Amino acid sequence: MTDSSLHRATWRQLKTFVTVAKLGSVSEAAKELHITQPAVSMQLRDLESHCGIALYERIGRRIELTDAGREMANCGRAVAEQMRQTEELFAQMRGLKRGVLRLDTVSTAKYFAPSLLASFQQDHPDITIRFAVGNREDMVRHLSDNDCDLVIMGRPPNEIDVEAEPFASHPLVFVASPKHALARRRRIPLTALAAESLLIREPGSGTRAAMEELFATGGVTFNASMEVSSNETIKQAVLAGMGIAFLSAHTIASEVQTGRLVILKVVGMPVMRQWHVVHRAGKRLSPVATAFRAFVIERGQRIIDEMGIAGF
Amino acid sequence: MTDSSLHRATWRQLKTFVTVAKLGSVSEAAKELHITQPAVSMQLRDLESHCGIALYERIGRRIELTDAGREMANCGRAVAEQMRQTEELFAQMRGLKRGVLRLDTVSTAKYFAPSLLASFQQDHPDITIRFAVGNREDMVRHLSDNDCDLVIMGRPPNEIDVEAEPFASHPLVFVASPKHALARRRRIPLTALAAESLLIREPGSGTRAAMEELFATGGVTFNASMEVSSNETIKQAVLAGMGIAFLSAHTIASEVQTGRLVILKVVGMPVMRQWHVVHRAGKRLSPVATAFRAFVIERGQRIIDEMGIAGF
DNA sequence: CAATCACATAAGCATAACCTTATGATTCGA
DNA sequence: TCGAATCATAAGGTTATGCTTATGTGATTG
Repeated sequence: MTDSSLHRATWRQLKTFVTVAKLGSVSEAAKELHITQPAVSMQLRDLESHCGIALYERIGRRIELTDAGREMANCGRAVAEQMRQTEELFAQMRGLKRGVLRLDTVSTAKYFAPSLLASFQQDHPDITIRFAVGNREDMVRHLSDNDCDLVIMGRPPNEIDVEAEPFASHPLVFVASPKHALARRRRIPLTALAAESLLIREPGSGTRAAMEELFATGGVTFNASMEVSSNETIKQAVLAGMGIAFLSAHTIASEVQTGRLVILKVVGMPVMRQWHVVHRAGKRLSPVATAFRAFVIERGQRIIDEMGIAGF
Repeated sequence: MTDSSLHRATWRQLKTFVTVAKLGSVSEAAKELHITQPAVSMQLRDLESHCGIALYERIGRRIELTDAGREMANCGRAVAEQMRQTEELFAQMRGLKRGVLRLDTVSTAKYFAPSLLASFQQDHPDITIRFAVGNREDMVRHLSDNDCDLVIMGRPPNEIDVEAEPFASHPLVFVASPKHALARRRRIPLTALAAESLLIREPGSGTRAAMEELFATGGVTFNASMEVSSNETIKQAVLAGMGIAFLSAHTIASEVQTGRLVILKVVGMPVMRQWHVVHRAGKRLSPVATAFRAFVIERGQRIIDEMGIAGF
């Protein structure tokens, strides 16, 4: 008895012991394990020395377990089963037969992200998906706190170190009610919008940033009549004739198709931005996340196109 | 990824990983494990290399588990718990707080063996006892087949290699019905029995062997009227007046006390033999068996005496 | 009783596991 | 932005684990 405590026992010793228990023979266990017979004998001796109690005896020319030995064998089998299960789980995760994808998107993307997820899940029906929507600030925090695997957003954050890959074009347009004075005009110059009531997103919104950049480049000052933190609310306001708005074309598909909203034919429209799939720099993506990222990069554009949004 | 298979993972690696999972920190785990921080980092790296899937990531200056990592930690905890339970079981076995004693006795001993067991079990109430009775031949087979831990018998077998320790004297006497002609006589010579009808045990019985030895030594030929394989049956026959018998005094206590049987006052009686506690040579006795053997050797005689059998 | 079978032991060696110290790279708070 | 905190990596060395071959011991069997 070198040290009577199972802490120092080896997993190998356990497995060898279980094999011997199964076959009732050292020699046969040796054959099954592809090692020599003395190697097995030593494993037995070493394991027993860690147990502080006899595990087996020689009866004639065979091996028989003591009560303690049977307990040890049970324990070994339980451990082996536990490891086997975990290993299988890993294999499933690697093979995308199991796993969780935590995807976050900015609210603007919520109109097409479900289509991406649905298509992905058709290829990998066993994957669990956790999908959340938030504003840009939420995305940054979630990325930084590791609360999600991937984020879909327009403008990658520069506050933190991320890897961002563009995967689809993102048209932004001015919209108005069909009754609006500009609704039927063509070739509207940007300057013409200076006089209009503009419903805009809050600062920090990607859409807001794109709009500001647009006006700044054009040297035009805009007239913010109302600042709203939700695309949906802005749409309602525009429908109610409260003014015009600068929105992602991807968010107004149905309203345009039904004629309740009109895309203004402003010169230089649509402003083309890119959708990005983003994750923390250095993050070790899970197999599922890796697969989804590749899927989005490869097929995202096409899937969005097939939704037939606003003809862009 | 050196080899993507949990088979090569180490138990130490698992335990380290579980500790890190618990504390969420490599450094703190290192402190708890009384090793340096790099040692822990290496354990993590090595374990992961055996898993073929990321188990953890660095988030800022801390460690966070992936889904797979959580599974690994669960597995590790389950294994640790399994080992802990088994270890505790061993401790209980060593401390006689648990265990099984398999005791066999020859049928002659069944009159006092229960007293030994009862007394032993008072000292060790958590021990399970498996008690079986058989003839001498059975004992030999059970010893040889490892079907029992200890045997209580009069004459240790010489067919197989055993360790036998005497622990109590074993008086053998001639008995008869009170109505028998010899019942009231004193100083009966052995030769006087040659004419009597003798009810005897089967060959192979220890009692039979002792009797044969007795007559052989005395140069007397006996007259076997009936050969019976059970003490109980012999007693019934004697009670019925069918003859006299040579029996262990330990088997006739109550009949003598109630006067239904009489011990014949034959010269040289009682023949004194020894009870032995026997086990296979080289057998690795369990803690329980070791304890019972010591108990019997130390206190067996006294316990039998206290049963007040036939005054011997 | 010798041959055979099966497990134990011994000696020697390869290497995998594991630890330490030193140092590099990030992150984060003052 | 500097320094403290934290994890990773590298280098180097010790230990123990585990294997093999050779041999010993005991049990079984023809």
